[in-house]
Amino acid sequence: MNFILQHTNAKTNARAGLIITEHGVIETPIFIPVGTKGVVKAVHISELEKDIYAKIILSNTYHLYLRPGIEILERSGGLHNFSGWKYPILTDSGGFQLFSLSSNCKIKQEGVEFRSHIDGSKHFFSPEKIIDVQRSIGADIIMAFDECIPSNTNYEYAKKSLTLTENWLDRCLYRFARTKNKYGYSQSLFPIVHGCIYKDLRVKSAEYVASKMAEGNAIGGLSMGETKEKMYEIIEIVNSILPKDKPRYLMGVGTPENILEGIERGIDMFDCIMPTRNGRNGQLFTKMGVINIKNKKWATDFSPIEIKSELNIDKIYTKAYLHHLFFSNEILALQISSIHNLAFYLWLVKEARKHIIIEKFSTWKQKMLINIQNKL
RNA sequence: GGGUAGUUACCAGAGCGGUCAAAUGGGGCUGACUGUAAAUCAGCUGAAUAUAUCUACGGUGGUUCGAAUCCACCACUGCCCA
Repeated sequence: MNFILQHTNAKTNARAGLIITEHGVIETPIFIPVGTKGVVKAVHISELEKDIYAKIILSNTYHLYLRPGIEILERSGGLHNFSGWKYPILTDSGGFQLFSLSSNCKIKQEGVEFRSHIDGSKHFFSPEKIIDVQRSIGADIIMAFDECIPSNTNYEYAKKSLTLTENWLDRCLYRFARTKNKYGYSQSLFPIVHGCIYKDLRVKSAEYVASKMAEGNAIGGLSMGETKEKMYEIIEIVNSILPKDKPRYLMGVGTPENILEGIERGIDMFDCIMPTRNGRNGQLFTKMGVINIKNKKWATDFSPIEIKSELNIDKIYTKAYLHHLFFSNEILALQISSIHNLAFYLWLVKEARKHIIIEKFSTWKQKMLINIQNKL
């Protein structure tokens, strides 16, 4: 994997670049649709490619390890072959699941003992195991094993957790350096900055991560309950330390606003479940603001989902029809909403990139923020 | 004609003397959702000049301190027998 920094905004830290992988080139800033179990829920691969213009998708080590399991992934020739997605893939390490499924986990220095949420069976994840599993999945970008903690964690635990995450990072790097890819193309390992909401821990972590000279770096443990202002502040601190010539990935974020603010502060990659999950739950992100399509007022609105959209799906279907599909419990409702929202997110970062390159990012961002945050 | 079971909020349906404006589903309304155990979850859903008021469990009348709940008659519905 290579990163070419093409342009940095004169007044802000917003950047435009290229991530070059063996499965394709990704223009940054980029949004990564989340496909936890090797599929972006309710979205077909051809839709990802032709309607959404997705360039890379994310899957999850924990979930794929439990199902379908490593053997099937290896026999299929890796996740690209297995899923049919021939463009870049990034896998999350499963660190987030230690947080979201924490009731099933016992975290130790050596690794994590956990019970499967599917059948309750006992398993053990070490940093080494996480690298091995990610080798078997075969994503282009793989993530270090980290502990993800909520923003209200006390300083003592956050400090202890960071030490653990740093120790795990070293073990991930060691294992990564001593293993090979399984399917003939290279993989890149991204370390993850932690430190909760504590500035000194974030600085320490960012310096530690930067010292590893990885091919790209991630910021984790944000939007875990802290205010957005706090999150932006931490992004600024961390990005002032992370190397400029490598891509910076803000994990799990976020709202369209979060993404624009992140881009302004020098983030190149984002992922979030929001466009898909919220879409499935009836929330649509549009250029004019947010729509809850289940609200009664849309039942008789026969205008397109998004006015002035080049997206086919927005031209074909009206708000009233989509409202009807939700109320009729039709699968197509989830498909349309997911495609629309992902296409909106990808459109947003593409426009951001365009405006960074022509040095009009700030004014464009201000204008966008006014519109996209409306509640329609 | 005889017998029998029923009639409860938008719908289905529990309640069978007080703690009932009435369980539970469904439907409807409104929120929430940030590296996905999420096509999920939460709240509201008789009215109001809204903390103990009114109107409501088919209708009318009665028993009782008190009735959706007991009694009488009436209306309607299902089933069975002629």
